[in-house]
Order: sequence, then C-alpha cells, then structure tokens
Amino acid sequence: MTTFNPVNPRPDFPAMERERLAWWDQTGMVQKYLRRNEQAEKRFSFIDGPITANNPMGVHHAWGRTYKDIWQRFKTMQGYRQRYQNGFDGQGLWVEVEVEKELGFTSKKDIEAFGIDRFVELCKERVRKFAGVQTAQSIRLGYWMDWDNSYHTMSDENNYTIWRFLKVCHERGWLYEGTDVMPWCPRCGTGISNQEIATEGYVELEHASPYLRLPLEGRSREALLVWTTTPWTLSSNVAAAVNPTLTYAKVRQGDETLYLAKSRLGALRGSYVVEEELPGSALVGLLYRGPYDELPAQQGVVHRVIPWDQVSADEGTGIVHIAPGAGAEDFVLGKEHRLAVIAPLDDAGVFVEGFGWLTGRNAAEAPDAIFADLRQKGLLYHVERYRHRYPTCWRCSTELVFRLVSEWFISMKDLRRLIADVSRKVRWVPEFGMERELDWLRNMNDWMISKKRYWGLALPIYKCVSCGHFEVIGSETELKQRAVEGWEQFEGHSPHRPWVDAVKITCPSCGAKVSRIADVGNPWLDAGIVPFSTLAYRNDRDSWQEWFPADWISESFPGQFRNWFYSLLTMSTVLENREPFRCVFSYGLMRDEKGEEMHKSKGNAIWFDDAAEKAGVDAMRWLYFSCNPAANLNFGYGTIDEVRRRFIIPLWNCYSFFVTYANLDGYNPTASPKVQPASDMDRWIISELHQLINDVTRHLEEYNPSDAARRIEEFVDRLSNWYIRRSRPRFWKPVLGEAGGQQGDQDKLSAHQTLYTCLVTITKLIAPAIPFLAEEMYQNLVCSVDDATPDSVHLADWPVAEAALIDESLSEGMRLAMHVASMGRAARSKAGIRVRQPLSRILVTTRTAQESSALQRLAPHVLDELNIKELASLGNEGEVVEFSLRPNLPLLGPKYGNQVGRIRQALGRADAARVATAVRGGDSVTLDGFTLLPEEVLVDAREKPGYAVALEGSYVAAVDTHVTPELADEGMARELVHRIQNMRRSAGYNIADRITVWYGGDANIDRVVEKHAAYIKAETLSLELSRLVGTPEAGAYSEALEIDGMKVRLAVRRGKV
RNA sequence: GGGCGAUUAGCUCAGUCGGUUAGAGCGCGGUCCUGAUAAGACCGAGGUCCCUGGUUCGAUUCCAGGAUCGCCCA
Repeated sequence: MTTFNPVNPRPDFPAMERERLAWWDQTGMVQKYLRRNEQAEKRFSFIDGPITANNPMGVHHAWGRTYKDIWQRFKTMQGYRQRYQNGFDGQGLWVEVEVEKELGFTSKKDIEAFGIDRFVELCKERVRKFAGVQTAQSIRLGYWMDWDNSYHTMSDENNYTIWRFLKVCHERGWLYEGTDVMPWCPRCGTGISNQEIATEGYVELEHASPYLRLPLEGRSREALLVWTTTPWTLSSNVAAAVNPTLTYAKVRQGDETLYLAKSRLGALRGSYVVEEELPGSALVGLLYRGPYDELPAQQGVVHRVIPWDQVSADEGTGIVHIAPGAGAEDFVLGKEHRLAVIAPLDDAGVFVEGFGWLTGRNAAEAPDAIFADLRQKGLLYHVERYRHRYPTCWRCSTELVFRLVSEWFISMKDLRRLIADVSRKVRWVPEFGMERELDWLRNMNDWMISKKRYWGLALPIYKCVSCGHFEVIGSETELKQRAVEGWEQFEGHSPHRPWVDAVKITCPSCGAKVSRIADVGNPWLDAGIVPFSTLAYRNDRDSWQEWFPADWISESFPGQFRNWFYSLLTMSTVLENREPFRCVFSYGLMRDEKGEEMHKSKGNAIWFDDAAEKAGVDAMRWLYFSCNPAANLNFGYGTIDEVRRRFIIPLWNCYSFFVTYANLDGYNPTASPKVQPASDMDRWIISELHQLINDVTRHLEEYNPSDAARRIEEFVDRLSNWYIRRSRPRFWKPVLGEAGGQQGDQDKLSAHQTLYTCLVTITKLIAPAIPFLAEEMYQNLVCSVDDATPDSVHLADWPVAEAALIDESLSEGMRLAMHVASMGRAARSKAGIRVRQPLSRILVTTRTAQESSALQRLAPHVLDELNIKELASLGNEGEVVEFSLRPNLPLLGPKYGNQVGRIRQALGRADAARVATAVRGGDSVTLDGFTLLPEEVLVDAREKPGYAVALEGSYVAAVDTHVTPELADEGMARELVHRIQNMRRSAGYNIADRITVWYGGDANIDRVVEKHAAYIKAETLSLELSRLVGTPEAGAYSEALEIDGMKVRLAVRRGKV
C-alpha cells in the first residue's frame, strides 16, 4: 500500500489540465475560493479593464488575464477579501462593424433600412455570445473569477452612471458642442477616429498632385508656388503657410516671379534665375489671390501668408496651402490665426451649395476638372504623380476625406492640470508609464465624446433646435420627471437607440419640445466609468467607498495611456478629484516567434484554443509570468516548449522522484516521526527555500513577476541538480526500518521530510502562476495524506519565511562548493579523465579563512561529486600555481581615491608569492609606503604544468591526475558497476530487484572483482557475484563488453541461483 | 518636430545602486552521469556591452550629444 499516487513520468499536461478543470467544477472549488476571505478585514480591490466581447479571445488576452489571475490568487492566499469581477466591453463601432459584416451591409443607409432597433438587438446578442465564448476560454485558462457576476459596459447602470458624469461635466461648464475637422469616410457616412486609422488605415497610394501659382496682391506677375496632394481642398483655401526660419528664393522664370523654398528649387520646370534669397518670415503677412475667389463660398475671404514651423523643406515647395475646413492641421492653424473656415463637403463627400460648378460633384472624382479649371485661369504650374501613404476606411477601403463636423467635446482646459495632479498620485509600473501619461495629458486635445452611429451610449444631451439651448440629463429618474412625450415607449427598454430617442423634454429656455441629439458616445466613456458603475456609486455610497480606489489595475501599453487609463483618470477627476486606482501595471505587445506582428491575414496568429490544447495553459502561463512585462513578448510554440523543458519538466521530475522513493520507503509526512534536519544539505536547501519565500513574496508585492519567476526557476534548478543529485544515495540506500540502524533511518527521514517540505512549499509559490500543476502536486502530496489541510492549494495560505531557518553563510559555502565541483569537472574534462575514474586529490584556493573552513565542511559533497579522495587547500603550493596580485578596488577606491593607481603599480612590482603568503596568513603588507590590509589585496593563481587546473576568477582548482594501480582498479570496479546497471535496465528489471551476476575476463578482472566485491554487490543489488564458467545459464541476460581494451563478459539474472 | 523606451554572444533576452573576470536559454563543438530525468547534466568556443565626448582613481553602468530601431503624439 503506497502513500502517494504513483506519478506518470511523462504526463500529458493538456489532458491533465482538462481533468483538473472537471474536478474543480465537481468539487465547487472555485466557489470555495471566491468565498475564502469573505470575512477578512483587509481587502484588495482589483478592477478589471473590460475585454471587448466581440470575438474569441486571443493568446495576447491570455497574457493579460494571466497577470490579473496571478495577483488576485496571490492576494487571496494572503487573505485579502476581493470581488473577482470580470468585465465585458460591448458598446461601439467595433461591434457594429462585425454585425454589419454578418448582414452584408455596406453603409448607414442599410442599417436604417433594416431598422435601428433590430440592428441594436443583434449587436447586444453578439456581445452576449462572445462574452460566453470568452468566459469559457478564460475558465480553460484557469482564470478564477466570479463569472456569474461579470459586468457589461452596455448595462443600464453603466450607461446611467456615465449620464451622471456628463451632467457634472456640464454643470462645471466643460461640455460643449464644437466643430472639428476629422477623417471621414464618404461611403460609410461617418467620422473615423485617428486611432482607427493608425491601426490599419494607411495605404500606399498615388495621387495627381498639382503645383500652382497664388498671385500676390499688389505685385505684378509675382506668385507663391504651392503644392498639394488633395486638389479638391483648393476650393476652400484661405491661407498659405511658410516656415519663418527656412530660406526662400525669389525666382525669375520668363516674365513671372515665383517664391518657393530654396531647398525645393528642383520642383521648378525649365530654366530660372534666383533673384533674391529671403527668410520665410519676410513672406509672412503678404496677401494673395486665392484659386477659387469667384465661388460664393469664398466671398469676403482675405487670403494671407501665415507662419507655421511645421512646414517642411523636403517636400512640395515649402509653401503649404491651408484650408481649415478640409484638413485637420489646417483647422488648428485656422483657430490660431483666426482664419475663415470653409467646409466644402457633405457627408457623402459631395460639394455642397456655394461652390459654383463644383457643387454636386464628388470630391474624389473632381481633380481632372479642377486641373483644367486652374490651367484655364493660368494658375496651374504643373502636375506630378505622387506616391504617399494615405488614410483609407478600415472597413471599406474608401479614401478618407477631411471634413468639418459638429461634435460634442469635454474641454480639457481646466481638467488637463487636475488630471495630471491625480495621475501623479498613482504608482505606475513600469515607472516610465507616468511620463507617458503626463505627456499625453500635456498634448491631448479636448475629448471628443460623440459619434454619429447607432450602437452605444445614448448621449443624454438635449439640444433645442429652436433656441439652441442644451442641457444634460443625469439619470433615468430625471429623464422620467422631465419627459413630456414617449416615456411609455421607452419604459422597459435599455437606454439605447432607438428606444430612448422616443423621449422628449421641454426646453426650459423657450418651451419648445426637445429631442435627444442623435449621437452615441465614445466607448472609452463606457470603460472609464467602471470604478463607479460597478461599485454602486449611485446607489450605495458606503459600498463604493469600501472598494474605491482600486488597489491595482492592469492593461497592456498600446493605446491605454490615451484610452482606458486616460478615461479612468478623467472621469474620476471629474467626479471625485481622486485617483481611481493606486497602482497600474502595464505590459508590452505580443509578437510572433520571429518578433513580427501577429495577423490573421499573415497566418502567424495563434488561437488561444489551439495553444491551450497543444501546449497546455500552465506552460503558457509560466511564459507570461516569467517574461519581462515591459518588453515585447515573442510568442510561439517553440517559446512555450522551451518553458516546459526548462522549468516544468524538471519540477515534475523532482516531484516524481520524491513520490517514487517515498512510496518505496512507505514514508508518510503525517505518520512518520518529525526529525530535526541534521545534515548540511538539508539545512542548506531549507535555508534556500525560506530565502525563496521571502524573495518571491517581495517581488510579487512589488508587481515584478519576472524576478519572482526567475527565483523559483533558480531554486528548482538547485533542488534538482544539486540537492536531489547529491542526496540520491540517502533515498535509495537501506529501506526504512531495515538495515542502516537508527541513524540511517533518521537521515533518510530527514531527507524525505526536507524534500517534501520543499515540494509542498513550491506548490504554493507557483499556485498563482500555474494553478493546474500546483493543484496536481498538492492534491497528491498534501490532500491524499492529510485531512486537516485545505482542500485545494488555492485555498492554502501563502507561505511565510522563518528567519531562523535562513543561514546565509551556509548558502555562501554551498555556492562555493558547487563552484568548486564545477571547476573540478572542468579540470577533469581538460585532462580527459572521466568521473568514473577515482583520483587522489584536488587542491583548491579560497579567498578567505571563512571560505576555506566552509569548503572543508562541505568537502564530502564535492569529493563525492568529483570522485576524488581528498580536498586540500592550496596554500603555498608554488609547484602547482604561480601567484599574481590585484587591488581590491571596492575597498581601496573609497579609501585611497586617486592613489589607487600607485597602489596598483606597487602590487605589480611586488613579490607575489611573498605577499600571497602574508595575505593568506591574515597579515598586512607594506608596499611603497602603503600598508594594505589582507582583504585589500586579491591573490590570483595561475596554472603550472603537472596538474589539471581550472581557473575561474580568483579561484583555482588543481586536480592531481596521477592514476595509481590502486585507483585504476577502483575505476574498473566502478566501470563494472556502471555496465551491470545498464544491463539491469536493458533486461527490464525493477529498481529493487535483487540479482545474480556472473563475470568473465582476464586476471585483471578477477583481481578487481575480488578486491571490490562488496562494493559491486551493494551498488548493483547483487546477491551473488561469481566467475562465469562456460556459457551463461538459460534465462540470464548476457553481454560481451570491452572496457579500456579488455574483453569482459557479464551476465545477470533476477534472484538467487 | 516633441515625448517615452530600446540597442549587451549567431538568435532571443537577463544583468551591472560605477569596481577587477558581463550571464542564461536556443543554436554550435565536445563529453558525461543515469536505480527521477536524453524533454537530462557538464565542459568549451563565441562579446571593442551602438558611437563620441564628459564626470571619476576607475564607465557596459552615471551625464551630455549623436546613430539606429520601436511605440505614442503632432
């Protein structure tokens, strides 16, 4: 009867994860976890940035969700009460676009014909569907949340809380209707935000780009030469911009004079004479005749030259045509210089009334007619084909125009500073996040919150068409009170279009009936309000106070400084003038394995579901946990496999090793007597373990996942490749209660107990990051033997380090021992003597007396590892090495400053052997008048012939390579053991099977076997070891071998003859 | 044009509160142990720590300028 369930040495991790998910489900473990700290005093408030519920989740979402899960789990284990609320983002154009695609729609007209109500219902349905998909995927990820309590940004409460926010903005005078020039898709009939363009909108296109003359007022046949890539905007030209600091040329060409930047003279056609050079500032203020002065829309417009430091000397003519009604930068300049604004296009990209022969024409199709017109007026200089990146609609690829539109804004004039002050109270991880946010706050424009679409927040703005008065409704009750019409139609519906639009109120200013404006809201309002809407800000202020501000939020860098972080900060500043979160943790961008961006179309995107089933989510999660959050992550199956190889498999092997031997020995952590860890090895790994607990806890509390992961990996490596490797004989020698006596039992128990403690503690430390593996190990190691423990590792307490168990000097000593072992291997490797061949002596230098004694104490481990008999300090062994001296700069630098150079020289000239002897003996030395303390001089040793020597830093390990006949026989005995072990394995015997061995060979073999019979028998669990006579008996497994040129025949058989 | 990052081995990245000898993984060459583990361990080769100045006894590290790349803003 075994204590623990046997461990599969080659597990199928994804299958294991699926089984574990089912078990968690059956046992209601997630519910227990969610309720674990219900009564706790201390709370940890995490607020989830809502995920866009518009498509299945990607591996990049899994990255972010892993972080969120890790810290919530960590804080749960530490006993903090939490809300575990997930959020879904569902309102906005993203969803509309997908629904339009499904329905095969291409324009707003299609939606209106279909019916806004049906369309909006389909949008809601899509959001619910993908919220479900993402929930299922998140559960597969092992993300433990209160899934039934997820919030939706499309909820009534969320929308009404935004109403409240907008009303406060209005009361403070920050809400206004303004005009702006923005990218517009003439086909879709909607504005396209810069953000939408930045992601996938720019395309390389070729346009006919005219150079034209703008004749200067009051100067005969003198003109500015300008260039544009958008000919239709010339109809609305009101100014020309020059860079005041650039040099311009006045050029004579035939009977006319042209002005352009000196660096752009190459744009001229034909011969010319430069008459004068002048700074751009000399042109500022000149008046000129516009290209379309005859149009009604241009009447009364004065055209003049304005300064603009953004005018480039590398393109066009250095004189830029400005049309504030048709270009974004132009519009800003227009405001600055109080220029006239002429808006030429309607929402379909067609010239409006007032543009003469252009009226009714589509702007995109007008260039040829415009060129002909300009040529006829004598203004056209020439036309070139020009390739450039131009914005297009990300939905239908139509070239965008820039159009003057009327939109609603929140003024940032006062808020900018207030938000910045609030931002400074937040802890940003990484730290440079704050600089990015503040930079955004310095440079941002007023926040445009309206969008001329259908599915989204219904902006509660009621603008009177008769008198222009507008007001903002702050809640559903206020709307009901103010409603004079349509409330019955609206009642029972969500506050969305078209239902809410039925409600009319009375204008308090003129008494007219007023409708809601048709616009919907910017979706970042939806996400920014959640610290209020999800915490019952409107209805239960006490509950809100309890959870606000959030202790921690997390989202990736791209976009969030100007999106979610910004909207959170803005809305919280307006409502409470407080920071909505105390700490924000952000991370980079996910790329594919080669560092290229992932795209569906490129075929390098990896689906979450595929990755989960192929690689397992623990491996994925450990990758996310261990990578540097601030850097981009190159994600791929190769990357995940490496994580598994590097960390998960070695950890699993440690676990598997423990269970194998614990079962063999009948070790039971609850039943077996507790022993005091006596050996250095046990005390060392326990000391390492408690340092690990300290470090991991500290790193997690500082939101530093990668260092936490690195420390755990380092520990597992030491556990596997030093502790277990060195302790192996202790586990397998005599079985508990059999041979070995009481002392052997104690030692063995101590080994089991130590390894067990390490493994159980690791399960807790890794539980937040890789919940499946942690649970798998914990269930078997803990729950199967102890009823008094929590039912799940995820209900366990986070480990707390015991300072008394940490022994720094032992750690240092062991580090040195490992280092010496490594140097010894290097020395052997250099000499070409394999470890199976015993050697007599290794000589080692150390830096200090403490090191020397620590090393002597741990010498048995080093010697056993290296198969060497004796370890001695290399003191004055001048025959092995020669010495050289170096100054210990960290000590001497501060003490002697710029005299260090002279000390260095003095050491170079000194008798190294003499100084080395003195210093190693703990005596000071005086050189050139400097009296140096022993620790201020570092002694190096250099190899001399005769020994195999490894040098590393100031350490030297010299291995005596002389193999005596005695040592050679011992090596042969060990070789035989090795061969017999291989045969046991080839023959398929069990670890504990006793065997009989026959051997045949020359006299050397006889001698070796005779001399080392006891050793060989013990190592190979042989009951009998006899000379082979004739052929091996039937049923025996036999091999003919050659060892160092000697022919040997070996045979093995199970049991006794 | 402005802001924020980055630049370290063939590749992907750690690291250095300024100190002598800069690390890991992958890849490459070689070897070994093996009664947990070949999905392992070890050894080795491989680096003007982007460039130029400055501060300093000492700079890959701090400061300034520049180059290249990325992100954001204009």
